[in-house]
Parts: sequence; structure tokens; C-alpha cells
Amino acid sequence: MTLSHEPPADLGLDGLNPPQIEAVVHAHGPLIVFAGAGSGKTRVITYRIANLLATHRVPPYRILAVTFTNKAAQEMRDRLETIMGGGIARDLWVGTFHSMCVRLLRVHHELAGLGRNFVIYDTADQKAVMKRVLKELRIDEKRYPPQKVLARIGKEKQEARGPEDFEVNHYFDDVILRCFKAYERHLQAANAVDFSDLLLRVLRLAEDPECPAYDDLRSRFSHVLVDEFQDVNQVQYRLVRALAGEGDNICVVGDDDQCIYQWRGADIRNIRGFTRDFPNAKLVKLEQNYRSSGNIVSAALGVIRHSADRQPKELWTDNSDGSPVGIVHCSNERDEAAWVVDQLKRRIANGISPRDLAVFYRVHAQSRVLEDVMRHENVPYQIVGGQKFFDRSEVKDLLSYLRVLVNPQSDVDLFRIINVPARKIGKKTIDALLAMANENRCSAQESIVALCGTDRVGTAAKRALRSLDELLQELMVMAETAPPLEVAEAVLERTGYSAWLEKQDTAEADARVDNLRELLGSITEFEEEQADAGEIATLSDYLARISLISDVDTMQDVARVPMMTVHAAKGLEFDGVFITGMEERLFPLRGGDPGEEDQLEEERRLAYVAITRGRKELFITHTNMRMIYGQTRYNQPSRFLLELPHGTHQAMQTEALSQLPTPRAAWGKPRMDRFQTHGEFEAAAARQASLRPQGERYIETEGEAGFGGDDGDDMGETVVIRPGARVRHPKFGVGVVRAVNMGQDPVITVKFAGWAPKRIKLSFLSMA
DNA sequence: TTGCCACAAATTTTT
DNA sequence: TTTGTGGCAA
Repeated sequence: MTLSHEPPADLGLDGLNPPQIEAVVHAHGPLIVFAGAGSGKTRVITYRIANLLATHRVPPYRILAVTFTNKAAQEMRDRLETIMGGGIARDLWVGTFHSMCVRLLRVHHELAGLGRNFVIYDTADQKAVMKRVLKELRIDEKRYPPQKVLARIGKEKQEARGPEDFEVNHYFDDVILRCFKAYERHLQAANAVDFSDLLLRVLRLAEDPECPAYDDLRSRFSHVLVDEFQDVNQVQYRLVRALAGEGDNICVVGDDDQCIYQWRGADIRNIRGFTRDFPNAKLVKLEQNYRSSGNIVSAALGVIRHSADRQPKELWTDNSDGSPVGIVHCSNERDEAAWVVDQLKRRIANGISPRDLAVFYRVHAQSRVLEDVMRHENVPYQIVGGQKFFDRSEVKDLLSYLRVLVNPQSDVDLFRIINVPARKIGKKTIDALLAMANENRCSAQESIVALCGTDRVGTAAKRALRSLDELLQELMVMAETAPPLEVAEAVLERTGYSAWLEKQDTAEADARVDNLRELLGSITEFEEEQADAGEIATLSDYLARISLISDVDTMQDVARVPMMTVHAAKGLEFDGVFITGMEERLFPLRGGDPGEEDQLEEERRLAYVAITRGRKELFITHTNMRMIYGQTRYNQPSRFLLELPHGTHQAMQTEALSQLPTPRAAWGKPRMDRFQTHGEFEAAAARQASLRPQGERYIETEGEAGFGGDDGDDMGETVVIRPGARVRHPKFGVGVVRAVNMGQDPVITVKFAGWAPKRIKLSFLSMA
């Protein structure tokens, strides 16, 4: 069996391709491409650019191509370099929205109201700023958690609204507004921007005809191309429109079925907006999938078919059916991990490279068990994303030092390192410094000298502050001229950070030293890269670069099995894919509160994305019982599994599951005493869950609801819920049933210890 | 001021 | 399960 997974080899410049592809490559004027999964869209964009360069002689620096990740940008560069040669790719503007905006802001920083060495605050930094704001405004952190306030503000900024556009609707909105204003003020004072600002600041310049940079921004690019257009938000879309300027050489490529970032502000309506803004836009559909086997494509279609409100299109493939999609029933998450790892091992033993396989999960929390088993079985793997390297405390410490040196106004960074390593500057001193800075409306670092001129702190504190200040001043002078690596090394030495770690002499401290070494390595790498590009490596460029690396960017091209969340898998493809945890409540993921319908839709698209990553083989696992976040859950198989068309998949189960004791056990939670060992007990519990027929779990009786069928089928006895029965809820624990409301989705009133009686859907309850 | 301990809270996906 | 916070003693 051979599968043709590649688009026609001659794709590109000579007119021998399917007409749709030719259209994308050669079309003039605005163009919108609906590109189904695996239709080779990135490749098509690449060839369109190549065509612009080669046939139309467009200078490379006049072309802007926006990708979703830095990795995708790099790949596009590499491909173009392979096709064109001559180092032409170097002058192209290829990158993410964020990296492109950093570049533009470096040019126009003054007009944007920023110092040249502005720094980028990540979510942790934002939180630190917000905490300070709340403290300053004397707002209770409990009632207004920093995260929540930031989320609200973030939503506003995502829609290009500042404090002046803020509408006060709810009773707590005026607090939010006050925080919003103070937050913006603090960022400004710190010469810092958050992720949204990066885009927003450029947008403000590019949309303001009065702005001196207006013309430069709008005429800089003659051709603009955007990949993954379905995940573009309001601000990004307006940015694209502005940068395309008066011309209409704009090409956007996307797939509404793969929109998985609505929670981050992605707006499918932009697709409609595009056809409205560019009424003469040509529309091309790429519907042939070159990537996946027939069975995988059918499975994907089965899931996405149920999606509401999608653009009409038909994905199809010429590829042979391949092997059926394996739906693997496992007993618990350890069993699941063991099965997956065993399969990986077999394939690797058969000569498949680990890098051609991949394991996906819905949330990072699932990775730990998989990692344990991988390590135990000596299967080489890499976690893509997750606890990020740059989030480790020692790494953040060093970076904070560097950021303070580059930008002394960055208070968040100063406070992070002010007493690391310990230099006898404690809470009281810090509070005094904070108060001073707020009074004088200046940065904390500037306030050091001022504070030392008062008697608000003791002499010991003054001495500590002074010596820190002197140290920072010296290093700052150095940072102006010395290469980044030298500065970083000096910081570690002169601040005593290295000595401090070494003195600890614990395994943990050693690991930290290693991490710092790795960070120095990354600086070296950056320096070399810049040298190759003929540019001078500056600290602030380095800092900006690492603020913007995404999860997938950290994926190395090494012989290890990549493991990642489904989100991170977007845009990637593998010969063999294992999707784990396909269970209700996990995938689709359901949080605490009412599961919104459109959230389910996004989960569905996410499942579609996951499935379509596979080229030849796809396995989807689900368990009866899963320990996650320290709690055991008994989950049904995902509804998405039920939507797979017949004949495309094959049900399998792990050995542990097939060795279960007799399935006649009752449907309620089995009693421990009926089983000899805990293993059997678990297995029986698992078995019960698996036996519940989908969609008919609850049979209506008068005032009673059961966890099982009671209509005389042969599935075992029914456990009946009636007032007085004891039930268990994953969050509230064990409670007593007060009342039962029947219906399609029975609602039970339950009294839990310590809570007022709650009305809860039966599906959330299990037997106690 | 520092470091330790106990307790509480949260727990999606990310540029 | 992990992470953060707050209080307390040295």
C-alpha cells in the first residue's frame, strides 16, 4: 500500500497544477483562500511568494507574510531559500503579528510613546503590575482577583478599546475601569508593553492619518499575506488592512473549521469582514487533502459535519483508506499511557523515527503520567510547551536583571531581583520604596536615591539599597556597549547569583545552574544568528525575541516523540498520531459552570484539528477512570467518538480492560468488599462505566432516576436515586438527595455538608 | 529580615 | 496535585 501524501511535485510556477492551486499562486488583487486541513496551504502561500519574487520582481522587503508561529515563519523562510536561493529570504518580512510589530515599533517607538528599549511584559509580569495596582487603589484582591481583572481588561484591548472607550455597565465595572487606567499608566511609566499593546500601538499609528508614521506604515508593503486567517482577532485584522494600505494585494488563507482560538479573541467574522472590505476579492477553495489516509479524512469529516455555521466545503482525498482509526478503550490513565508507549515502542522498533510520531492531549496536566511511563520504558520524548523553560524562576531572575539594565524603569523586574540573592532588603524597605515611587510618580530605581535621602528606612537598609544601586549602575554602563553574553555573565558573577546557587549545593540548585547555563547558551545562539544576518546583537532584541517564543517554537527537530496539547499541534503533521483522553468533560473539556454551546463548537473544531494531524495512522484513547487534578473521575467516552462514521474505525481495548471480572456487576459504584484486590475493584468500576449505553443512561420513572437502565435489559440491576439516597459529586463530595426532578436531563436537589441544598444535573453525580 | 510551616485555593487552551 | 499566601518564630 502506498499513500500519496504530497501535493503534485511540480506545484508552483509552471502551470501544471490543479486550477485552484494555480489560481492562488497567480491571482492578482485581493484573494481569500479556504484551505481544508492538509490541502497544502502553507505550501501554496510559499509558492505565491516565490512567484511574486521571481516573475513579478517584487523586492523581498516589500512583502509581508504573517504566520501563526515563529516556527512556521522559519519554515517558510527555509522553503523559499531552497526554491529561490541567493539569500533572498532574509529580506522578506515573515513572522508572527507580534514579532512584526516589535520590529515596526523599534523604528517608530518615539511616535508610539515608547523608549527605544521598551520591554514586553508577559502574563506573569502583567499580574505583578496588577497586584501593585490593586494595592495602590486599596482594592481587595479577594473580591477582584488580579487574573480576573486582567482577563476583563485583556478582552477590551483585544477589541482595540482603551480605558477611554470603556463602558461601565455592571456594578463592579467602575473598579475595573480604575484598575484599567492605573494599569496602563504603570506600563507606560515602566516603558513596557503587554502582548496586546504590541499590536495596538502599531495599529494606532497606522490608523491615524495625522501620524507622521502613517504613510510609512501603509506604503511599506506592496503585498501582504496572512496564514491561519481564521484565528486572527479584531486588532490583527485591522492591522492587516492598514498595512496593506491603499493597494489590494492582500491574500488571506484559512479554514474556519480550524478556528480554535476564539477564547483569545479570534473572530471568524473577519472572513465575512474581508469579503465586505474587499468586494472584488477572489475566493478559492482548496478541498483536496494530500496529507491523510482516507479513513482519517472520513473520521475528521464525521466530527466536523455536526458543526453549526461553517462555510460550505467538501474535503476529500485521493489517498487510499489506510488502516482504520483505532479507538482504544483503557481502564485508567496509567493503563492508557502504558498502551500508548507500548505502541510507540513497536513502531520505533520497526524503524519509524520517533519524530514522525506524536502524542496529543487536551490539557498539560495529562502529560505527567505519559512522561513517567515514557521515561520508565526509555522511549525518547520531548514535551512541547508546558512548564516553559523561560518560566523557571532562576531564568526569570536573570532575565529580570537584564531587563532592568536595558530599561531601568521596569519596576516589575527591579522588584523581582531586589532581594535575590538575599541582600537584606525586606518587605518594609520594599514598601517604603514603593510608596516613594508612587509619591514622586517615578520609577522604583530612581526612588532608591531619593529614599536614601530620607529617614524612612534604617541605615542598614540604606546601605543595602545603595550598594545594589551602584552595582546596577555599573552593569548598566557595561550593558550599553558589551555584547549580551558578557553582560549576562557579569550579572551572574557580580550580583553573587552564581555563588549563591553554588553555595546551596543541592540537587535543585545544581539543576538551576544548568538552566542558567542553557540560558547563556541561548544568548550565544542569538548572537551567532544575528552575526550571520549581518546585524549587531543587542540585549533588548534578545529579550523581545524570547518574550515572543511560542510553545511549538520550542519543538526541536530531534529523534524524540513530541508530546503536546492539541492547540500546540495546529499546523503540524505526523505519520502516527495518538490522541489521549477522549472523554466527556476532558475532551470536550467542560469547566465548572454552564457549558456554553459555542464552547462546545470550539472543542469540536479542536477535535477536528487533532484528527487531521495524522498522515497514516491514528489512535484515539479513552479511559473509564482518570485521576486528574488530584481527583478521580469516571468519564464517558467523548461524544465526538460517537460521530465517527461506521467503517472508518475499529474498537480496541487494552489488556488490562479485557481481563476484567464478570460484567454482571451492578451499575452503581461497586462495593469494595465484593472484590479481593483493589485492582479488581478498579477494574469493575471501569467496566460499569463502559457498559452504560450512550445517550440512554437515564430511564425515566416516577420521581426516581437511575444510574442505569431499569427496563429489564440484561445490563444488571438498577441503582435508584430517590430522596434519602447518598450521592457523590466531584467537587462537593458526598451528599443526601432531597428531591428529584425528572426530564430529559434529570436535576437532583442534594444537600452537601457545609452547603445549602444544591440543584445538580444527574450526570454530575455518582453513587456514594 | 529570613525562613519555615500550615493552610487554602485553583486547576484550559497561549502570543 | 501543585502553587501561593500568610503568619509565626528565630
